[in-house]
Amino acid sequence: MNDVAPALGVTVDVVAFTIRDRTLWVLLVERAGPPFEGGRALPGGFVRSRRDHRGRVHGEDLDEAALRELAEETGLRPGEGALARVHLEQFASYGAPARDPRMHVVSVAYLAFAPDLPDPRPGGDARTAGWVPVAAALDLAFDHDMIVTDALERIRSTLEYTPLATAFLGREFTIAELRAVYAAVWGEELPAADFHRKVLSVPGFVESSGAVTARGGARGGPRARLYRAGDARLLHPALLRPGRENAVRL
Amino acid sequence: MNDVAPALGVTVDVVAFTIRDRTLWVLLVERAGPPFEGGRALPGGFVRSRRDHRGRVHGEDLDEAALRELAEETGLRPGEGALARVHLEQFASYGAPARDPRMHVVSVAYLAFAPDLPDPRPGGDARTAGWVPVAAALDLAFDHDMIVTDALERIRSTLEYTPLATAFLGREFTIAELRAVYAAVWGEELPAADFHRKVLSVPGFVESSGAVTARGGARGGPRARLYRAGDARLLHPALLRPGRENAVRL
DNA sequence: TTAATAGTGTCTTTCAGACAATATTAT
DNA sequence: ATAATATTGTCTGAAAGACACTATTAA
Repeated sequence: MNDVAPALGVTVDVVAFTIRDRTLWVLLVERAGPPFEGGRALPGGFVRSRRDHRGRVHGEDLDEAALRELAEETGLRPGEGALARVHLEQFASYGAPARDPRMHVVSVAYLAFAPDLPDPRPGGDARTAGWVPVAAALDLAFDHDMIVTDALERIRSTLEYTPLATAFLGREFTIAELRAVYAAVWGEELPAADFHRKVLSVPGFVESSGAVTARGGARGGPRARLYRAGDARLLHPALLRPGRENAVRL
Repeated sequence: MNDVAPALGVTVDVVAFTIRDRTLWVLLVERAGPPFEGGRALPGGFVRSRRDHRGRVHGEDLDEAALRELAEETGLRPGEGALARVHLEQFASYGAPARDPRMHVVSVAYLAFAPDLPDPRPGGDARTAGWVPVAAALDLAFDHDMIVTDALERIRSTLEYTPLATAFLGREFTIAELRAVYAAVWGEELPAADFHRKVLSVPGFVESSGAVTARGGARGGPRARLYRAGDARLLHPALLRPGRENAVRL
């Protein structure tokens, strides 16, 4: 092993998704300083670490850093209110030597699944942050276009195998609301009848709360039953995206 | 963003798996210096990066660093011979502040799927390296026990959804050899008849080479047909581990 | 000849997907 | 009343898993 450690930078970047108007939005910030000043980027920053006068390391773990960055940008406090319900998950690291013009920086990227959070407070940070539809999240700073693309593929796959779609919803939700999450993330409508039966047949995906919605749909229809997230960590059987046969070959 | 970059170390660690004697082995090195001197650890080391006299960054990407480390430890050259057939894949990063007693080090961990490589040449590096059955890969330095555990779960899952089991085999292989890979990684035997039909029914998993083995099995049996890896990147439908229903709940 | 192994046949159950049908509600 | 929506019913075909069966080969 080469025991000399070059001074590299380590950042965390968070790809925070939420759902508004039946589509997927991502949280972006406007950069206040160089490089890419004025450009849009993912919320993120350097992992904090320092030594005290005895030489002992005081630093944060990667998960902590990601949660801190998300809290800073949204103006919410970690573990409080809506942020307490956000699911954070590391998904990849990026370390191309030229990805940051200042120095060699390795970025650890996180996915965040957020219920509809409030718009970030404008004066909360030097940078302004805001939610943007994923289709409009282009021409980002650094290699963040690639990170968003990878994150999108990851979240689409995650919804197939885990019950984390519920992390986009409130504590109680209807099957139709859950279906809307899948439709927004996968970018296609799903057959309502089959989705309904499928969700209820997967053990631990959702559990009934016994209640129903106060009103029917905006344009009519019966009042729907309400459910809560169940205790499953994985969906078995999985809820696979339709028509993926063509994505399989080289 | 906090624009000051603390000096953190960045390493890559490689969890290289191979199959011998129908079980899974992992490549470990013996540490030549502190910390954990004399202890066993995953092959790995600091990502290289330096600035020239103009201040330009010359560094390696994470994938490059992982391949370099693996080549150094095995004594093979990257892109040459058996190493050219190794599949390398990033799977997680670890950054607990105290995971390395010297300083705050973030490690990017890679999986390697290797055909049966030769034993590392003894004098190739300051450290001695060797293959160890995964069940015996305990009490490793740093947080490498956790990394191996995570890698094991990842490779088990990867075999469900990708054709990468073929990366453990030579260019041509029999269905029974492929089944032995699955059995070694999943730690359980699979029904031969169903596995056979299943593999052949997944488009692009394997393609026939037309040939058969020179001899039948050691204790009798017909000569088996030979196959090569196909062009699929994903298995559709997937080849799921049996009896996972109980792993689903909290 | 015997035992082991490759490969095929067949049956049952589960699951995915298409689509019809019914019930409830907003307008 | 009408249209929209939640939920249930039914059918078809794919896929998983159990297990019997045949053919081929080493010893």
